Amino acid sequence: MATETRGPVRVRFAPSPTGFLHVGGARTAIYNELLRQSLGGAHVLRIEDTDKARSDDAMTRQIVDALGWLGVQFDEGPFLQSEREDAHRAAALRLLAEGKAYHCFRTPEELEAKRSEILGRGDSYRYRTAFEQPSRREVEERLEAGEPHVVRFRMPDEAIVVDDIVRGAVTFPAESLDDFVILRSDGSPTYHLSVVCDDMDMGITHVLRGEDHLSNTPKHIGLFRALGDTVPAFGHLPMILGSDKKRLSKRTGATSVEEFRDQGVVPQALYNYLALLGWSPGDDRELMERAEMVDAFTAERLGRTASIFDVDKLKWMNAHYMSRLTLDGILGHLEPFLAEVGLSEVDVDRLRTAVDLHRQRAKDLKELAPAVVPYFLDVIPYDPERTVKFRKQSALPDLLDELARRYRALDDYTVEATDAALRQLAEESEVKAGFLIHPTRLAMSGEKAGPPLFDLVVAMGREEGTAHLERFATFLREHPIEPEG
RNA sequence: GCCCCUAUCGUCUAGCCAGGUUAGGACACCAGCCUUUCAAGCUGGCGACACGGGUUCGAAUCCCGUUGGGGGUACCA
Repeated sequence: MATETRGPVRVRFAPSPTGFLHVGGARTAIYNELLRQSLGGAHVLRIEDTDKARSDDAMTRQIVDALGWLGVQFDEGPFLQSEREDAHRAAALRLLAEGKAYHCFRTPEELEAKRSEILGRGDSYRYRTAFEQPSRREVEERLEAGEPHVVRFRMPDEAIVVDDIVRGAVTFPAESLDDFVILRSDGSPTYHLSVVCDDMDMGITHVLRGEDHLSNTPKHIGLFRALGDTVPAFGHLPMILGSDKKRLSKRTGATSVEEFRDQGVVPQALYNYLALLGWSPGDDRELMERAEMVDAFTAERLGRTASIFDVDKLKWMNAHYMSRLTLDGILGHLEPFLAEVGLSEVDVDRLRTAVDLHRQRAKDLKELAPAVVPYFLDVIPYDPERTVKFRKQSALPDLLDELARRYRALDDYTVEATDAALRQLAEESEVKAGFLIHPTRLAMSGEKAGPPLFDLVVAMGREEGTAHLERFATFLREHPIEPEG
């Protein structure tokens, strides 16, 4: 059984630079951070760029940026695994010298042929038993002749038990284990060697990573034991699936942190959502502050089953954070979206008022930005479709002009005063308040729904608001519709 | 093929380890309330222990099997 996790811990998040931060990776980073924050210690960021063909600086920077945006904090790093290649190679040489690894001259083609032959007749393939080992003398000769070769780690012939933090004891029978390559024929270390060396050198005590690594863990444990005398604790997190119950892919929607950011999701919401996807505090809390999560977090409560990424719930959480975050917090994230709708340099006070009025009813930043546009328009465009109803009311234009007149005459242009003035006009004119309220909203915002009308009226400002009213009255007069019947 | 993991409402999950609950919460959905609109909010509803065997007075909970899903099986990470 998995032992209780105690601190301080040294944990790490080690993504490979693929060009974006996958939400599964982001969640792994979050759990590592939560573990570190709750138990003390250090969280280190390490970029696994061993596969040079697939890595470059821009990709690394993008991952670092995305983590920063999400708000995951690190105490050390980022370190580049590629910069430690010499240390990795030295470790391989040491294993070689100690007889814990050996040279292998089989070509990829040879290996593949053998594998399909064995698999073809229904047997299970293992390099170890599939090939005969050359004599020491033969090895030396071929080495001297400069024949291309790889270095393989000699896996101890025994079952390996992974004492997994989230799954408990997982046993891999000796027959299922094989000797694997640690140095490629070009002399570069493979992933398995590199992770183990780095985790060892960086003093990592707990490895929290995706379930796709569970089957690799016996290899790593073999290496840890061969190279030193401590093995970190492991915990393997379930995968995140798409709505099709398959591994989350672009086919079923967004998969990266960057995509959600661009969709107008606020980082606090994504963090909260991801943290709760596969972990729960044990009670009914779902909307949790970071500090609250740190306080409640224990690795023992990590879930074991794969979960489907539910965009609806993320959006719900996002809506929550949109209205609960400080106004400045929202404004900071909103900037790029404002730029998209042409609101780059606008009056800050006016913007703050408008954003505060609309953020509660927008589910994301992308929706919030356009909602705020009318506050900065000299002329509100009126959609002919939406105005049909009002164009049939021949009495309306005069009433709107009168309302504008009264608004101009108000001593205090407040929510209460504009409200009272409109209702009084309605009463005097023997129409319902709604008869004036709806066209007023449309006049000032071009929309038929939005914030409480008089909040909107005041936020719009006396000058702008009354001008909109009069302009709308004119519009109605110029585009009347005869009521049928 | 072989190895490993896994299975509670449509979705995320609590409950399981220390068997006895009307199987709880949230998202979504539906209805109602509130209301100048749209949201929000509030109230209620719908809705699950994959299947089959055991063990037991009693099984979501323990054991075995089946089926489904996932991962691994590389000179990818």
